[in-house]
Amino acid sequence: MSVIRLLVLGAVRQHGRAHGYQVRNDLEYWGAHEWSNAKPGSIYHALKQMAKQGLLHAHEVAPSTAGGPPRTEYEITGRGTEEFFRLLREALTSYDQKPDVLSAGLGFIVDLEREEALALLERRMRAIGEWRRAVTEYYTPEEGPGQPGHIGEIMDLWVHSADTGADWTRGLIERIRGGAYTFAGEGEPFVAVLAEGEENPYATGERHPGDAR
Amino acid sequence: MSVIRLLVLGAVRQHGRAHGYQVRNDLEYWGAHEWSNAKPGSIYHALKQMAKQGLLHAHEVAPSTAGGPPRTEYEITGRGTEEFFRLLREALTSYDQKPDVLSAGLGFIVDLEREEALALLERRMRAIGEWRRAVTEYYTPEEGPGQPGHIGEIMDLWVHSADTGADWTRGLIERIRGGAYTFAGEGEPFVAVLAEGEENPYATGERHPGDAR
DNA sequence: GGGCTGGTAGTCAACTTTGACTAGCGAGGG
DNA sequence: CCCTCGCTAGTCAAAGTTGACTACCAGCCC
Repeated sequence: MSVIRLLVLGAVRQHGRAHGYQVRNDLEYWGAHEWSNAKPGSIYHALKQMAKQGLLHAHEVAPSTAGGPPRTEYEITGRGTEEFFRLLREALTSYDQKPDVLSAGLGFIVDLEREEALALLERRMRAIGEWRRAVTEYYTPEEGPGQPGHIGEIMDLWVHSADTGADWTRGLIERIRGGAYTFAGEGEPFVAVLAEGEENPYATGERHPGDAR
Repeated sequence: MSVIRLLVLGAVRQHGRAHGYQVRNDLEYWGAHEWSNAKPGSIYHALKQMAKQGLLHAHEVAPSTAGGPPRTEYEITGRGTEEFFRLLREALTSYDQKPDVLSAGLGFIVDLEREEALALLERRMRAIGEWRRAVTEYYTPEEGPGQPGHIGEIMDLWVHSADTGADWTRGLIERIRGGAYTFAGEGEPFVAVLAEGEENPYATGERHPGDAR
């Protein structure tokens, strides 16, 4: 489960055709640089790898009007679209305690149909439940508490995270079931990408790592 | 903030002197292979890197009686101990939403004195509060909600995680303030390592990746 | 007494991530 | 008219991660 691949595939898909810097900007617009490892190096690397693997198609393009080096534009392929939905479904259903996975999944949840999104979130609820049971059984065998002392706090933290994660998921399911948001096939989608040249109202004001001083 | 370094330094430190396989077993005993990237490759890599950087001291040792290749034993150095405490304090105070960092910090929290542990957790509470404020201000500027649509769910998830994380931390602070666990300087410490040859009662029964079929 | 299993201890290549670095162009100041 | 700043767009080496693979020995079974 690669979060960066899901993010990059999703960004390229929403644009139709995008170059690296556009993807990078979209991810910043979504705040992804804050909750995932979406740094320039990772983004460009993911683009190249996925192009090599046939998930994206690369077009060499003349240097942009705004200066800078020649760019490469990417388009998602059929296999890339498949992979995108595979990753998206996995991100929404699997409970692996890494919050960036779920965040990325949420960012693209409306690319699914409402019924499927609900089904996936229900599966997520079951996955959390199973995980919780496995952990508590494993660490509290019949003969009293297994992990004495402060090590037990780690397990307590996990269980607490699982429970609150389940609560939150339940809330989301209710909001979606109640008609919130616009899902695939329900008319004009909510597209959260920046058009070419549009300024990012949520720019952090932080410098990019490579920015000249 | 490298979780693997914290775990490995802590494991070596508790043993006094340990070879890679012992560290690997300790981390499995703590369940770290479940909530962190503590796989054999990472562990051995971390040991070698930290030896190269002077945080650990490596001793070549004759092959063990139980067969297998010659082993290298490691001892923590003064600089390694400093680094261990630096990482530990950071793991407990900084709120970066990565649960493995906090879990690793909890595993070693009793290596600190009770008062310092409490002070660090209080700082953690403040860090969560600041983070929460920054996020909510950033995404809900004066003129109404900034991120409309489903993207707002991502922010809601973060805020929810911050709030429940704060609740849990508060509970931990109370337990510690109430006298739970045995901290540094309070007598016989609770040492969660396996003695040489001791069997691991929490072994997963899962195979190691490299185990022969 | 030969083979199989399981535990000990670790290596390695391929891949991914990180953070620093490069380079061109336009706008604006002096 | 030159110089610096900031934006566009990306590269690269070093570090870290992953999962498969190696090699050795002991005990057991037949």
